[in-house]
Amino acid sequence: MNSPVRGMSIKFKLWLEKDGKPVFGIGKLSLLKAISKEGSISKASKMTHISFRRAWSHLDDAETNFGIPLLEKHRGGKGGGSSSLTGEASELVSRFERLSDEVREFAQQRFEELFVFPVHDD
Amino acid sequence: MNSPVRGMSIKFKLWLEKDGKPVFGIGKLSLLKAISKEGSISKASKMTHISFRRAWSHLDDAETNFGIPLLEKHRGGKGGGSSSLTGEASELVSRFERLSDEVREFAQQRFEELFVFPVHDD
DNA sequence: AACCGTTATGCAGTTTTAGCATAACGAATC
DNA sequence: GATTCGTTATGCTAAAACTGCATAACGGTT
Repeated sequence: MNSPVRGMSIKFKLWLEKDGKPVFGIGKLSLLKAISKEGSISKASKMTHISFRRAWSHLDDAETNFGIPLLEKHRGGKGGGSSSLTGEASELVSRFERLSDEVREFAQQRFEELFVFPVHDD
Repeated sequence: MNSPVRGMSIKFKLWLEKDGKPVFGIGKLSLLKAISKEGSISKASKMTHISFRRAWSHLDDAETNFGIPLLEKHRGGKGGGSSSLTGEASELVSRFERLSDEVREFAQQRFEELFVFPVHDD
């Protein structure tokens, strides 16, 4: 009765919307981070364990809905091709990651205070 | 370049998980609140503009995964039947609503600070 | 025994998601 | 200038999730 949330955890999603459409969220955040590290969508999709098809589609949707380019994509060439983040995308990644981290920490802390160890302070 | 989020808004979802399964979230929160007010799943579903079928299924899933009863349901009788929240459900509603409100406010405020009016304070 | 509005359930149409398969590409290499 | 290579890009199908319509079951009241 006191704590009916035994064995439970708090989860959250966070995303930006434009005209009611989801534009950028935690999934795309980790994808862009992986691209920034690996240098291609292909390697990044393997790294994050999603199919290239899905990664590409989501990124394409994001760029379309966002309105500004997020990636500089090159196909062909020596390594077959490559992709890198635009300046706007880098800025977006760093800001959204911070926001996401802060919200996660806040939600987790308040969850524990309100559910796991409820303190009647008011 | 400074603020590439013009015309965008921040959205979030929050839910409890048990064994990797979603158990309770914002949707069920508003549903339980409506049942508490209206006295039946049927009226609550009309009030929240979702089908009774969907409301009932979601509530049934929640109870199954949660492990404790959330509703006292009666069918037949004068009014056709009725439903009311158990004590645990009431407690859950009030705590989760508070958590949800706080996270919403926090996310909104930090979003504005980090994206809309970025202040280089560190 | 009939009535009523609710709970409860079966089922089918629709939408979304996931991923396999394959084409297109072009700089480097030979 | 033809070949090679791993990447970007796209078409298509199968599966899963979602949505809601239709209808049965229920039981206190009349």
